[in-house]
Amino acid sequence: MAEMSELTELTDLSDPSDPSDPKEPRSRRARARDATVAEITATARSLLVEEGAEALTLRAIARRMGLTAPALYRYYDSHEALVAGLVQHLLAELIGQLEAARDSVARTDPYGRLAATCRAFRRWALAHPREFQLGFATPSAGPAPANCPPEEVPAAATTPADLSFGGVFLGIFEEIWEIAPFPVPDGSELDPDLTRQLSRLHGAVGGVLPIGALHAYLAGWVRLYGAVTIEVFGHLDFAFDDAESMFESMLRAMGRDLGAWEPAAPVGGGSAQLS
Amino acid sequence: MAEMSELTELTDLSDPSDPSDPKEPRSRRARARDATVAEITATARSLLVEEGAEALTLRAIARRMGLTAPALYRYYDSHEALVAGLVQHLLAELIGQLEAARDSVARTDPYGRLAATCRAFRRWALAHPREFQLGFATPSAGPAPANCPPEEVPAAATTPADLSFGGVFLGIFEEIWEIAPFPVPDGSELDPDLTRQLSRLHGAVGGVLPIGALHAYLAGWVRLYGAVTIEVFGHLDFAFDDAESMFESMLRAMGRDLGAWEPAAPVGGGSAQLS
DNA sequence: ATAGTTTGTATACGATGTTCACTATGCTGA
DNA sequence: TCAGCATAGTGAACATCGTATACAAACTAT
Repeated sequence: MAEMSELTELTDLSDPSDPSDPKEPRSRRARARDATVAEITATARSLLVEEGAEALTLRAIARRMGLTAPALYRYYDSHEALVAGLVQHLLAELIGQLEAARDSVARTDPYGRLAATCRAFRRWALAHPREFQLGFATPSAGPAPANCPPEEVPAAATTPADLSFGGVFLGIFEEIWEIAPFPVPDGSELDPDLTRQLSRLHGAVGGVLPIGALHAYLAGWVRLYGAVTIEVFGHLDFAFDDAESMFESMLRAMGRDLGAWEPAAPVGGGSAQLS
Repeated sequence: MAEMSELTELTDLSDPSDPSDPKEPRSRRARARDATVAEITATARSLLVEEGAEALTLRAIARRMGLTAPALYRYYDSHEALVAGLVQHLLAELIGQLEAARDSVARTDPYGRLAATCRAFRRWALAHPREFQLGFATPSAGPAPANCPPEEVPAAATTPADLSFGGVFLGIFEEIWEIAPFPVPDGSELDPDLTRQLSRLHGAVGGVLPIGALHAYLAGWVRLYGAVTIEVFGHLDFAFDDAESMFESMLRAMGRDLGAWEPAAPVGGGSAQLS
């Protein structure tokens, strides 16, 4: 959603004497600029949703905002950078949805939290197919868009390093693991090369999850990403009019692999639509 | 590779008196035209591989072929149609690779055939990431490119109707099933809505596979597509430098779900490169 | 040889991303 | 208070894109 904060109120109280302070130094100009940046991404998104990715044009965005194309260069170095900024914004929104879904289930039910998060991922992707395709179903595009205004740069750096998109679920997985570690193969039957790479990841990621859990996490992430992507792209249309029951079946299988557990049915009936 | 058939020889023997006959009526002009069409897709592909999808421009293609952009309109109605033709060509190549891989394993080893096919899918996608993204990791794009010269229109219509991309594996799955049906849940524990849709698919697809096998097929297809797509898109880079062992681990899990079986190690060491 | 189809070019139009020179506007510090 | 300046915006221009049209060359068939 990201409602326009319409220039906010002018009553800024915070000491403006220290413009280098990263906390609350927003001068009037800076606030106006932030608002414009927000309007740009909002406009770009509406254009994307209403007319598709190829309509996401500098001139079209500017037209909708009542200005000319070169003006946008005051805010982004290029068309590409603008789109990267939009993607950044979408990623933040998606992460927010995932965390909200996760936290909507009691901490005493870690599997329920995981299932809710997976369902939220699918729901967001289906509700925003064009955003999903633009942002996450495209060669990784690098972790940080290089240019992009300070806005929400580090955002949710819950996990160390710049893990790409897949890292989102890692944090959630770790959180669940810390509350209630589930039974997991100890990794002794894993391929040597697989154990090697998982060990490396284990170190790089802070060492919270043991190898076997990392393997389970990655297997689940791959499965989830695939199920959502294939459905959003319509590659399942020949088989299903609504792939939800297939998705739920996959969730159950994932749960079984994670330690013989059956996820509760989703709370909201069928296809609730989140922002 | 699709070598240019450089206008072939002029010695055409087949009776040219019946130009409506779909068999061998290629007049001299028609052959030259076919050759040009082939050169167009070959040129387009080289451009795609060398400079990326956004360089896939009518003018660039024409330039490489030594002619001007409007000339291409003699062969395709639009830029979009040309790209669709390329995708069609790539799909045919991929299917060919899959079938070749499948047939490289003895019919007495259906699981081996399945595993070989899955590996071939991954191998092709990794060897041709840009082609893969353009053709198959994009909203379904419709089954037939509308325009596209007769070329390879029906191609491998092994399975009825125009199943989208995922239908490719269905044929292979059916072929394996007919040779050696594997144990599969009878579907009695499936969700009612899931059974309903699977029954519909069962009918639409010719009724070869029982519901439970269809479910196993779809679950496997989703998993395979996801594993390949996520790897090609680089969304696994934060975890693996080479995701092959993870892929093999997934294959084993798939095999287990299909009836307690362990696939043999891949024949060619590591990363053989096809076509 | 003549007529007709096919293939290609030249030119042009509108739209795109991007650059550059220029102009308002509002903030800042003497 | 007012000069100075950074900022946000415009307008015109350039190269490139997909596409349409009108015309010329080449091939085929009679």
